[in-house]
Amino acid sequence: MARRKQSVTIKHVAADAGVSLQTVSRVINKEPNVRPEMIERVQLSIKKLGYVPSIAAQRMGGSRSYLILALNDRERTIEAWRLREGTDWVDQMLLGGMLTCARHGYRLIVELIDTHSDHIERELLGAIAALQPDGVILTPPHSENSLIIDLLVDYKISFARIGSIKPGPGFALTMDDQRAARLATDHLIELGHSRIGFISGPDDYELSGWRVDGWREAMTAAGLDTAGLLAEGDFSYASGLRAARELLDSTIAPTAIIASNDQMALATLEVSRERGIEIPANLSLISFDDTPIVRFTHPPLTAVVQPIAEVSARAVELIIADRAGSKHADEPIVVPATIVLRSSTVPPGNA
Amino acid sequence: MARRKQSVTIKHVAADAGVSLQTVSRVINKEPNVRPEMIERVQLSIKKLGYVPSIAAQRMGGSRSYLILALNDRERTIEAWRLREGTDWVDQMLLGGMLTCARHGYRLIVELIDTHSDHIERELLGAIAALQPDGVILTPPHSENSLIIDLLVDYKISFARIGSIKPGPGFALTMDDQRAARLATDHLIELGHSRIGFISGPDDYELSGWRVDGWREAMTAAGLDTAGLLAEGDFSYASGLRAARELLDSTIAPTAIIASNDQMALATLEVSRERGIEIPANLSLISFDDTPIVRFTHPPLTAVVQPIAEVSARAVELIIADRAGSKHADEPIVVPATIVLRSSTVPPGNA
DNA sequence: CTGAAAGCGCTAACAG
DNA sequence: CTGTTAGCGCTTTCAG
Repeated sequence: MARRKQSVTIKHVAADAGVSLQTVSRVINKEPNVRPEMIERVQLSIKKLGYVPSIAAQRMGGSRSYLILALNDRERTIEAWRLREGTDWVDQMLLGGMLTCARHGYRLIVELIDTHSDHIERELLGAIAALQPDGVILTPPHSENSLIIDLLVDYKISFARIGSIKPGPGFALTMDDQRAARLATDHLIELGHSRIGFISGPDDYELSGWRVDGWREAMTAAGLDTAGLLAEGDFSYASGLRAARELLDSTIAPTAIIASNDQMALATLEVSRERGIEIPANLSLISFDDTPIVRFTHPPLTAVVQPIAEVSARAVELIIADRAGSKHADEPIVVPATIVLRSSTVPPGNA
Repeated sequence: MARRKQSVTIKHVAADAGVSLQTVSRVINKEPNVRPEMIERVQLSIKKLGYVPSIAAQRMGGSRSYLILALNDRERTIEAWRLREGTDWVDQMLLGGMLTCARHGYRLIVELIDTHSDHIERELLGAIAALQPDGVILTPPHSENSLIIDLLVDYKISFARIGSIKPGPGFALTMDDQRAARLATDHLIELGHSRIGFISGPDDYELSGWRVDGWREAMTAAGLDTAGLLAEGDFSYASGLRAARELLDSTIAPTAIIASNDQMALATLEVSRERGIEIPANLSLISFDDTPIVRFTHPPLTAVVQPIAEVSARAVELIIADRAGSKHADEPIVVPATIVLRSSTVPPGNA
């Protein structure tokens, strides 16, 4: 392959417009102190020649890379893709993040990182050194990983923490999982349920705890007991089966169950089928994920809708604005989850 | 923001290893003519200092950018994401493409391009100028877009065309849609069906035609008539509704239907419900997409499985190898689709 | 086999 | 307000 050169560079534009290199650069970067007529002249040449700056060169010159990294958990993401579980977390991130990036001339690059690995630091450093991104978006379970956060702070890379409420460096964005769990629980309570089971997520996700908290809070507020109604899962289908069995085989079996994600909700559906428990007649069910699949189960599931696209978009905006010199917010940005009612939730004893 | 410099550069490594800049570069790029002991010494320093080359600088130096662009149709992709239709095409591309890229030190960047737009050229040129990718992966309906292909050839960027069988520049990769349609049709014929309806995809996708061809071929081979059994769709749910109604309201209603994608299969399911037609008792149904959703419908659908991840992986490998100077294949690479049997297909008149 | 020199396209710093 | 001068980190010449 021949030495690859840019077909039309800043030099060509400068020559065409009859100005200096630097003036073109200033126009490109919307810097002040350029006469309007100059700006126009330069932009005309840019358009005429079809010039687009090389981000590699821009980066080399010491400016932005126009790249934002979206860090996702390697193992769980790959597993979900491979099993084709139908989780559209990454798609929603792209929808919100990529499009927002595009609007500002940035690109979003998805990067998978091992949580539990000791070489997490090496992996991340590698990505940073290679790409030199302007920003990083952390998603659970990385969002509160101090190793990652310290590293990012060290490198002065602005970042957003999705699914985090901790103050500190970086922008914290949350969908308020606790409130969402309360919403779901309250909905069941209003329907008349009192034995509402909850299947939790794994401990390495902070949000697992918040969801449990929200459920417990709503139960307590309604004067309901939670003893024996909490089962632990880890977001996997298999763990959902175990948890659902545990709850449904109990002597005080719940009349409603909230599962902390879609896979565990599907597992609960399956266990119900095994046990001959009809949903919603004998058991109401809520999924903590409104993934495409849960609309097509029988019955379609009432679900907590997580505004992943919107949160991602906000994260990107914050990162881009940050570079521009705005100041951090101390409070986490809240983009509240909502709940969508479908046919899996009815009053108890509706057989 | 301070002028951002790379923390550890090739210079540091050179100094640490006590060799010249150039030798380090040679080791990084696995070039010949370096003594093994030198290589080892340099690699030791690299490891010790945690050095990772900056791709921006590498690119500036005139070498690869280690970036591969995956071009997807903007409108349809965004629509699918926004509606959360559950299509995991992009995910599967990432699974195959991204992981393969990573294995070779490359990154995959998803890029959305308008098909029907007149500024498609500007869009693509912009992406090329900005990113200077080493390769581009074209997906339907871009795969045979001559505007795009010519441009890529012009810029000497190696590319792969997924879902294309045309010889010519770039690597053609196909899942052999025609054969897949035949497989699906044959399966129904073997079950005893003779009136097998087919809902086609839109014309701007070459593969739509191939699928119809495969169906027609299998029908003809079995001595079956296809008159009145083809309905046109455009991959959308709405078009699926129309097409399914057209077929099912016909006087010679089919006893089985193959829909060219998952959304139209779901629409057919819905229309059947409307009409009180039971699936599979009164109508067998095959989806030309084994997306997560079709496993959770009632009944779960027999489907054509498109090996998108594998095709993407192959595409990436071809592109990376191409740069290394291997020669193009004239024949399209075939990664055959398969068919997975579920409960939506049974012998006709099984009521 | 190894090193020194030149330059990729762009921007920051400094002069005018 | 505008132009000039140095690099950024790396790779390609081309000499040793």
